[in-house]
This record gives sequence, structure tokens and C-alpha cells, in this order.
Amino acid sequence: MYLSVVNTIDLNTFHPQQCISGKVMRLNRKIANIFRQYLRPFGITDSQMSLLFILTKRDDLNQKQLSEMAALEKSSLNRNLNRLVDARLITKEHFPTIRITKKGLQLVQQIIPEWNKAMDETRELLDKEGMAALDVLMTKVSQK
Amino acid sequence: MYLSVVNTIDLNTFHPQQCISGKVMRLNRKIANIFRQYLRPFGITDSQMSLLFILTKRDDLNQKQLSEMAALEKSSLNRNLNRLVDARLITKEHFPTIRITKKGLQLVQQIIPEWNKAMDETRELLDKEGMAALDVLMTKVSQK
DNA sequence: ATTAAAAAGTTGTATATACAACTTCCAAAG
DNA sequence: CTTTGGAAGTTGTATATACAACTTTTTAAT
Repeated sequence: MYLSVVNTIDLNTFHPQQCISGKVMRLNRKIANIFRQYLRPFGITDSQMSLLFILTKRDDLNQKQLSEMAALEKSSLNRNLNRLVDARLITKEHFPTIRITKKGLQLVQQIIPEWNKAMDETRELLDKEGMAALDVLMTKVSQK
Repeated sequence: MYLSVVNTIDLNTFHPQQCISGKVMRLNRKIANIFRQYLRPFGITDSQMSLLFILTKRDDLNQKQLSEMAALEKSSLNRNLNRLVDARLITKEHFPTIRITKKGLQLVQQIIPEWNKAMDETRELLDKEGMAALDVLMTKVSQK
């Protein structure tokens, strides 16, 4: 039957192991698994940590700017921020500017040592080459 | 006050832009955004596609094996599979073995050309160096 | 063959994420 | 100053993901 012939041809030259999306998803899950272990005691997620980290360094950002910096869709960002507001780690008091609170800053201080441990464990896993490779990738996906 | 001195010291030597987790999350979102565009017409997600791709090549896998291959927690895998079962793209008829259905195979056939377009667009974004970098990273995170 | 322990699979729950649609806000044109 | 159009922000909905706890299945020991 013609269709099965076509199917056979296609699938023989089909190499899904090369899928970039599949690779990046796996990479993301594995790295997230490492960081999650270290963040667990703080009741915070990796994504929330990223936002707190940004807001630790900048206190003049609105949601639009944050969403670009975090590469997060505006609605995803909005909900993530609301969870941090609920936890009193950030505030919308200076709306539309988002600010980290004292409590948030203190939490970041507490997290940093564990974050360093997660970074060390991950650096060991990735080696020098892997770390450099990640920076190459970030340069590529970040260039406008 | 002593605490604020400590805070100042910590935060000045704190470089969250180096966070590996943050980088990988951003990378993941950006790559996923590309693939999602091409997959939209098929009503399928990147994660579902990955599973269908595996099952296109292998018809002897149980959930445990699939979860390891996909780097997915067993409960996450279970639910993703159930969505594919609901869509009649895979079947649990040969439980515990998971098999792709004829409908699933046909969908993969249809997806391949669009997947190739997504791969091309992503290859262009990442360049030769980015592609090689991704493979370096996958080697690192995959070694037992 | 029976049963106890381990492995595999499932379900409850919470956060993460994106798209679409909606609301609110702001700035420019008149 | 008012209006209006676009940008920013919010909400509805669906899938993705993981952990904990539970059920089912398989395996091993007697």
C-alpha cells in the first residue's frame, strides 16, 4: 500500500533524538531538579527565586520590563508576582513599579548560601565546558 | 546596625545573572516559544511531541522507561500519557507497555515537516556554535 | 502457592507557563 | 479638557511539572 511505503521512508530518515526542543526540555528539568532540592527549605521555587534576584538588584521595574528580563509571558509573570505578593516578599505598593520587601531581601540573604551550593553542584555536573556552552547558548538566544 | 552591614556586603558580591537555573529556564522558554508556533495547528504540545517521537521509534517501553528517557517524573509522565490516550494517539492496551496508535503515527508523519521548520528556525538562531554547545550540555547532564 | 517487600503506576495538590480575551491606564490628538 | 487608541496589566482556561501519598502489580523468599 502506497501510504505505508511513504511512512517507512519518512521514519527511517527521522531522527527525533536530534530535537532541540526535546534536548532543552530535558536539560531544563534536570537542572531544575538540582536547584529545587536546595530551595525546598525556603518554600520558594526556582522561578520565584529568579524574580526575587532581579528585584534585589533593581527597584524600578514594572511588569512589562520584568517579563522581558525573565523571558516570561506577561500573564505568567503576573501570577508569579502575585504569589510573591501573597508571601509578602514583594509589594505592588508603588504600582506599577514592583519592589522587593524587607522580608524578601532577608529571604534572598538566607537563600544565597544554598543557592551557592546548588551552583557548585551544577558547575561540577556541567564542568568548565558545560558552563561555557551555556553562555554560548544564552548569547545566541539573547541577541535581538 | 550590624545586620545591614552584612546585607550590604553580601549583595555587592552577589551576581544573580550568573544563575544557571535562571539561564536554563530562559533558554527553555525561548526555545519552547519557537516550537509551539509550529505545533499549534496540530493541537499538540512540545512535551507530547517528544513522547510521540520516542514511541515512534520504540514500541516496547513502559512508563518507568519512558520517564527516564524523557527525564520526566513518573506522575508527570503518567498524566502526559493520559492526555495522549484521550486523544487516541497512544494506547495502554498492551499495559504496562505503551504503544503509539496508527492515528498517532499518522500525526507524527504530518508533524515532521513542521518540526523540520522549527528545527531550521532554531538552528539559525543558535548557529553552529549554539548547536554544538547544546550537545556539550546534553552530554554533561546525561552522564551517569 | 502464599505472602511480604519493592517497584510501578495513579491521584491529590500546588506552582509554572502560555494564549486569548478582557479591563485598566496613559498618552497623544483634537 | 475630552476622547480615543494602544500599552500594560489581569483573568479564564488548559497543559506541564513535581512531590507526597496512595493503589496496584511484580518479584522474591519461604
